[in-house]
Amino acid sequence: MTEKALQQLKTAEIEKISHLDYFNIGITVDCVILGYDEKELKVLLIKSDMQEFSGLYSLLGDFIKPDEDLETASYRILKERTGLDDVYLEQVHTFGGLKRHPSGRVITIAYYSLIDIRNHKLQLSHNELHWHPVTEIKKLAFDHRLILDTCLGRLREQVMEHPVIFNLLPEKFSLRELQELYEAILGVELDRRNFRKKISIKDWLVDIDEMENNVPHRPGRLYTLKKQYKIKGSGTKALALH
Amino acid sequence: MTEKALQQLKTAEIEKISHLDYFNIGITVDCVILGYDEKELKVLLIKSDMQEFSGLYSLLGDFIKPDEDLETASYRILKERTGLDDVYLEQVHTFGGLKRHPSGRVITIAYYSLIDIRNHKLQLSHNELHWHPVTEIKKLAFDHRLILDTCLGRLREQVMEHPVIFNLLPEKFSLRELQELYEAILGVELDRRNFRKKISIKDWLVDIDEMENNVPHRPGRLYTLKKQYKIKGSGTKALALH
DNA sequence: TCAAAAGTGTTGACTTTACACCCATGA
DNA sequence: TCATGGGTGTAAAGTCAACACTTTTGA
Repeated sequence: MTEKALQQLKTAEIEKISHLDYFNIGITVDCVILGYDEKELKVLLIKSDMQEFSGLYSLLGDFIKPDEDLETASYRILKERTGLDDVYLEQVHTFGGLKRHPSGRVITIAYYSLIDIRNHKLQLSHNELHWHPVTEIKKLAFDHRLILDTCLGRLREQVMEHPVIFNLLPEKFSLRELQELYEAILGVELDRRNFRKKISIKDWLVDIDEMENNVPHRPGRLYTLKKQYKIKGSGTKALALH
Repeated sequence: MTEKALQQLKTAEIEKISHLDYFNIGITVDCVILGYDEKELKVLLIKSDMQEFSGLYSLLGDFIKPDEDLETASYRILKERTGLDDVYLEQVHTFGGLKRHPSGRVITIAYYSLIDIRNHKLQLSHNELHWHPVTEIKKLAFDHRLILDTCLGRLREQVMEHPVIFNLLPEKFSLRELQELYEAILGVELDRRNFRKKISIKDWLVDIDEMENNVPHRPGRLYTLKKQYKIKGSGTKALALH
């Protein structure tokens, strides 16, 4: 970007500041990658490799490349770390505090993504990635605890209005699984009969006329999300669908 | 930021990319400054000074300085342009498309802010700032139309749950003014009796035992927002209050 | 005395909550 | 035959939407 171009960028008369002043800021994307397993909501974390945070975990993030937009960067991180490329992603908030990164000024754009852990067992052993139950997380590196909490808050806001959490479940699931997932996310117990009524009113599911098996009790019916709601990728589209 | 520091920044093993590749990206804050006057929601715009967008208006924005965080930058823009420093501000979304700025790669963090136009008549004549009714806006420079629509969408989501729109009104206001403001933001007509019931349930207002004057009809009672909700500044705090 | 808006309640429709019993299956 | 969860309905409480008349003021 030339000095002249920089000038043009300004949409108003402001005092001039040198090129360097403006651009000596790092921009990253951090992904809160959420999965659901063993009746718990889990987040994918990596052991921090910074001395300041030794022993702590951090979210998965990376610098944005000059030729990729924000969504592309988040997808790349997900693809590199999980091997998945058809995930649900939603931008949540941008964090830009001066002291958030010990090595310098870094602004990060936070996304959360929802993936089906069980159908995509990752090869986690060869690196430092681990799934952590969100309820057990205390301190994280950087301001990642704040980022995590912000994303979980957003997820809770979305969950009853929009069919997003199906991205955490296998293609076919029982109503009990679905209810347990809601309970894990919202942190409350739900009444089974009322829950089923509420879900059936939303008209999100198709009864595929199959039954659970390998359960040590009466098998439940299996359902799948209606095709029209199966929107992977940026959540803005999902929102538009209502 | 040194090359060494840059290395440290990486929270995972990724291929190395030069300093320049990472940092040749501009970061701005764009403010959707909203006001309410003549029963219309209005947004403060400036005539674009870029040839590509000649004749079009754009939002108010500026580059972030290396030593200011995101909120500080938005406040600075507001202060510079409106003279106000006790405004409501909320971060909405970050836009980072590759082609969104004709002069190069610019990522922008969008905020909306709500101000009381009538009590703070700005000196708008000496520059190119103008208030535009949001319903009359068609094309804007850059992707600013998208940014505006995104912010208005967020405002509509917030408006019934959180006491934010009082920032658009004078200290004292009548229930009719408040209702008209809701109608302008939501784009619907509301039933007066139901509206008053709904508002009184929320318990946001204090009846200050004063009356309108200079109205050509029976004066209405004046109310003011309860002190505990008068939160200027970042909306995250307002949200926490429920 | 007119025009304009203030102020105020009720009914019916709908939604939400609380709650309990019998059934199907695997161990 | 037992343990586990599957599957289902109803009544009471609360919320939401529709709707009209009298009052107060200024012009």
